[in-house]
Amino acid sequence: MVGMMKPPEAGILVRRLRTLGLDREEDQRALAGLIRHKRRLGRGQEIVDLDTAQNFAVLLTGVACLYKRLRGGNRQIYTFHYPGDLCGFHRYVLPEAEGEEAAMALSECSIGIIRYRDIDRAFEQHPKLGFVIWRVTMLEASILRERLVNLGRRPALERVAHLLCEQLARREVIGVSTSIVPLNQIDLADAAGLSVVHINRIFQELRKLGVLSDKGRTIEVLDKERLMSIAEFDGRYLHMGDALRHWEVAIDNSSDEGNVEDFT
Amino acid sequence: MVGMMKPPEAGILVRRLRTLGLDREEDQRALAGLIRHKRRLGRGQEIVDLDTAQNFAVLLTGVACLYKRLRGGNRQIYTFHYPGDLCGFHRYVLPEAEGEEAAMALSECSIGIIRYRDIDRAFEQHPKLGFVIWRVTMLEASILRERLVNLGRRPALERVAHLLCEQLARREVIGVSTSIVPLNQIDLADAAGLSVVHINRIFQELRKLGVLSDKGRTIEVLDKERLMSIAEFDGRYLHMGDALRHWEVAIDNSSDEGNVEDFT
DNA sequence: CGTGCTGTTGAGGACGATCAATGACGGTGG
DNA sequence: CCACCGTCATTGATCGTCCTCAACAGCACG
Repeated sequence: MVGMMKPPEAGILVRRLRTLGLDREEDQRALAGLIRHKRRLGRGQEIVDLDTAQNFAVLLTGVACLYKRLRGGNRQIYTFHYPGDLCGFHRYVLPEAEGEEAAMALSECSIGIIRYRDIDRAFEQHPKLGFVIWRVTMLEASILRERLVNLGRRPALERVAHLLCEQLARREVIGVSTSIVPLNQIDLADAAGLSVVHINRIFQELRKLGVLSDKGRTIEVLDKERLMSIAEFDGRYLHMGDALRHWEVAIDNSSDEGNVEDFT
Repeated sequence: MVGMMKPPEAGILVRRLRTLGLDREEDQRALAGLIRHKRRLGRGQEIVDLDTAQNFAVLLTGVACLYKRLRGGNRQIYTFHYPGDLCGFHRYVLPEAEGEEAAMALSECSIGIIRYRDIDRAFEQHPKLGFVIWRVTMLEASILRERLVNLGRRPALERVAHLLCEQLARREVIGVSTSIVPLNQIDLADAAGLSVVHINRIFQELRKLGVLSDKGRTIEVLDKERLMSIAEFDGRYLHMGDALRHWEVAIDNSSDEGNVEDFT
């Protein structure tokens, strides 16, 4: 599969970067031309370290994650990747060896591969492209910060709810508007910093609240409003622009009246 | 204080960016020339949102943090800032409004102020400068990821130890080699996602282990080796280059022999 | 010499981890 | 077609970490 990508697949990347300001058609063409190879992966396969790491990947279809393995076998998932996301790009900017970080396919995935030297050239010829991709990386950082709040300060129920909201919102941005979150409880546990057992109990609670369906293995959100209010979800950190204003500030003001002023 | 900065203060920024690859003197001069104003702040003052946010800050002296306030008054500190760090720069790249994020001085600080339009121009004339600053932001993301592991998967003792290691290492990079961490228990608690009370108990444990001194209010590390081994600290995520190889991989292999292979 | 802010201590309880076992399901090969 | 296996979901019981509340002590500041 060498040669030019067919439009529909490179399209997801272009579409994504357009939402972050890549408006000139010329830049978009340059971007689309960067994907020269593609590859298919099954669940559990590593994405990064394909060759001698002189390239990185763009997720085209499927779900993946960036994670780190700790001594003892524990895994911390930093973030999930959806079509249009870059996998392993941070190594292009900051190349030194990075502990035990890796990216892994969580479902059947297809990825596009971009070589460093190709993007080197693209950045020289299309400075705007570089800036927009910088934005992509900053958006990822923004997501990381929110996840930090999640792990640091939210109890399990809200934490899981927040995670689910984020996945729905991010999939909606790229045009996937199912209410199904294509993950399993194990992945969620590793992202939420909770044990699988506890995730399972939280799920039962969410089902009892009518937020999740109880169809066996698929995670389906039945009541998005409720979910957002549990999570106190404010999707602004996803920088989705006007596309998705309805993801903003779903606040249940019932119980916090006087204490808002406490921190002056 | 309009006009050119005096060298020693802009110097900290140049020095910092040199460790990330800003080697051409011409670029360095351009960088130093960006700081046109400076300002002093006392503990607790906000750094970002100085004017109408058409600028960002470089921390020159003191300690600061980037954080978010949650409903209920809780605070999550994302990261601490030391001299040479950029505060609020992410808004330059990704300008949309960001929830309740802010940066705050944690001690007496002085900051340099850089206007967007000045750095716009600098990036055009010195593309390399832009790339190096991109690296700075990616380094921050790397720190965020490690903090995520910390909150998600490490128990309190290791978590606090890890946080302390990081602060020591980061201060060492910029030439501060005291064993004093210039923070208080409250700040540490908000960064570690623990309650102040629990932080205090962890501190007592660390003192009992001889790792921390028990001089009243200042946090002084007496046994860095021990601290690193408690935290299983591997400073590679800080990308400090060869400067600080001794921050790498301090592992106490005494108790995990057979189970390392468990996750194949 | 009060008044804050920070650090310290104690008691009690909640949240979430761990361990261990069982179920449900899909795929595979006989 | 069925037996087997691996993965993922579920359940119960127990335990420990960490939180909350509440009070007090020390120090720095005006």
